Amino acid sequence: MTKPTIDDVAYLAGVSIKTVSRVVNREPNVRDVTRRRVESAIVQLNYRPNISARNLASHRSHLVVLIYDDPGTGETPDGGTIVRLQQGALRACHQAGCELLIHPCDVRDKRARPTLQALIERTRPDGVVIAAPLSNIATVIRPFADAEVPYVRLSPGTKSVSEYAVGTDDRAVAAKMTQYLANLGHQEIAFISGHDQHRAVVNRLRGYRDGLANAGIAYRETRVVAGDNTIRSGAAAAERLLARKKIPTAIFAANDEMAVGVIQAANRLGIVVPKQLSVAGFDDSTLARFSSPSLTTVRQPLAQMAECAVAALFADSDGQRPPPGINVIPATLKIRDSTGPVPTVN
Amino acid sequence: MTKPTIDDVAYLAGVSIKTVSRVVNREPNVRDVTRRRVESAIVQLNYRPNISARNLASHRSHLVVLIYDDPGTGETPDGGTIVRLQQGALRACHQAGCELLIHPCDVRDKRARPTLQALIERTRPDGVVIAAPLSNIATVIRPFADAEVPYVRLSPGTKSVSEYAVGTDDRAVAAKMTQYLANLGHQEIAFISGHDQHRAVVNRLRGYRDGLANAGIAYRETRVVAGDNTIRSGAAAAERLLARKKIPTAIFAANDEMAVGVIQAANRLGIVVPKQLSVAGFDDSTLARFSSPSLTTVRQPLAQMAECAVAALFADSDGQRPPPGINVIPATLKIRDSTGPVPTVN
DNA sequence: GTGAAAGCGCTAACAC
DNA sequence: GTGTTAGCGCTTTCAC
Repeated sequence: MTKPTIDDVAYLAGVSIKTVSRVVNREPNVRDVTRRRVESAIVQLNYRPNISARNLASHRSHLVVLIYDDPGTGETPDGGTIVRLQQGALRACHQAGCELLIHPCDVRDKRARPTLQALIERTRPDGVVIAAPLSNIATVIRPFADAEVPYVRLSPGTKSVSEYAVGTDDRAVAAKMTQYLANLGHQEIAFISGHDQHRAVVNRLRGYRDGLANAGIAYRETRVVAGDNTIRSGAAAAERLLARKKIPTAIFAANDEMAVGVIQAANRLGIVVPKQLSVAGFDDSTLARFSSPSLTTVRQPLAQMAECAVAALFADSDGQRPPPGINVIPATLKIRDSTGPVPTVN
Repeated sequence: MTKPTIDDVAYLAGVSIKTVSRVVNREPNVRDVTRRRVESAIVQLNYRPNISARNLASHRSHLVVLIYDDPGTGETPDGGTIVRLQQGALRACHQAGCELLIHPCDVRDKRARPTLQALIERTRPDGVVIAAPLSNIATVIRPFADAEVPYVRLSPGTKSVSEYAVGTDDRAVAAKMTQYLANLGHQEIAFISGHDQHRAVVNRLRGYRDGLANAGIAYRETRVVAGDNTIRSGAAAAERLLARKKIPTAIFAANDEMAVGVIQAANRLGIVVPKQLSVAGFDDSTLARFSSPSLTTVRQPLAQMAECAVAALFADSDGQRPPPGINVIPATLKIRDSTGPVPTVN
């Protein structure tokens, strides 16, 4: 029993293959009766169009590539982040009748560029989604621009206005978290900043300041300590903050790793979280759920972001080109057990 | 400037398209001179074969699908596991000139079967790799067997001997970990078992017993407590173990979550890890690296396993059909900070 | 609204 | 060793 082809369907339905093609592709200009006859023939034969033939004739690949920062062989960064991006991208791809190809990419590898070009030539994708932080790197973007492969960048920083992109509101949500802490009664809220190479992180600090302002709390530089995104640096920063005369009652770290470092430092110092010290992070990494106490943090809508990005790739072909600018999808506060009311007696 | 085709190359090289095809596909029966002439024409035109055309003509898709347990929308299990599988599968795919399609799959969803059938019909993959625990589920395997799509199962449990599969040595490595603890001087080594629905977990308990035997330590049932793979259950199990008259100096948990629960319980009880109590886990999840102290655990060679599985898919076409039986790739001990010498005074 | 014909760019089978 | 001839199964163009 060989796979039925479009000819078999056409023969059974008593129409031409073109009509079958029209029905399959939901094109107009088919009478309802005809359409139904074709549809029933399709069901009867259990016909499925051959993707390769379709791709060849239509000059499309029905393939979308998702590009993200490579964990590298050595250490694995938070797989959860990647998986969430993949989930969203997959949803939108299937919705659009495409398949998703994943392409982890190590930018430090100087052959990243030719590798991307090879990828394009091999797969001729219908579109590409580039996740942060790669979305900020010219070397990664260029090959797609050059090959005229449609692409959408995720969290591209502030610069991109010329094309459609998808991002989240780091600054606004950081303000929200700060205000949430203020609403718990905290007045002495410290902030641990991270690597300042990522635009997003700078925005988180800005958001912290916005939040303080909104809560009517004066910003003081001494309340901000720099970390480098690692647990160790978070712990070190916390130790400095907690060694001061006036110790903070809440510490907001620019990522979860550092926040966990804060909790560890507090444990060592005999400071109970959240009873004596509230701690908040950012990212909702795997870590956050499993730390003890579990970590209040900010969750970026990664799946939704990837989904929107892929959908935008095809919105184009639906006639409505997505507008330039960043489509901002708000992040949300994930309140867990590491934050609580300010201690009554300090 | 339109894409060069095989005809352009043939014309430029002064040969027929078939010869170009031979060169591109590394087939024999081409004179060296001819081959070189064709190769230079390819370079000169920057020719890349069109995948769709090739697929259509060769009845192959050059696509491999990796199927794994779906995180589901709600909670994300350890993304690291998935990412490591993907990394290995990607390596082997690219090696074989294929692309990797990912397919997270929720078995609890009763429509999993038709979804898989649709996947097959849409993509006509050249092969499929099915990760555990899906590799044990008939509903997942069947569609591929029925459609005669070559597949390789990962960690399929003990039953599969009829086909080639890839697995690791849960039992042997669990024995190794137990012996490692014994070598540190521990005599009172407890074990926390997990869900017994996964064959692998049962094997871990067996390995624990093997390890004790090898170390000349008597096995005692009271030293084994059941958990359910969660942090909470690990903590509860630890509390029971540590409340006894004769408390263990080392606890080996069947997964990392439970091991972290043990550490948390120890912290609460004022027992210092690893000074007073050694704790070992299993899986090397994200958690293990970031717990405090970092967790000694067992790391499965997931990337290698996936890589072997994909490679086996193509070994077939190279004439050498992979032999039936499980290709066992050994797991390794990952010694970190949660284990140490037995306390001198107990 | 529907169909006939002409490819899409490649591989397979077989002839030379 | 190399070339010729047919397709693979679909979409596109354009005629009706």
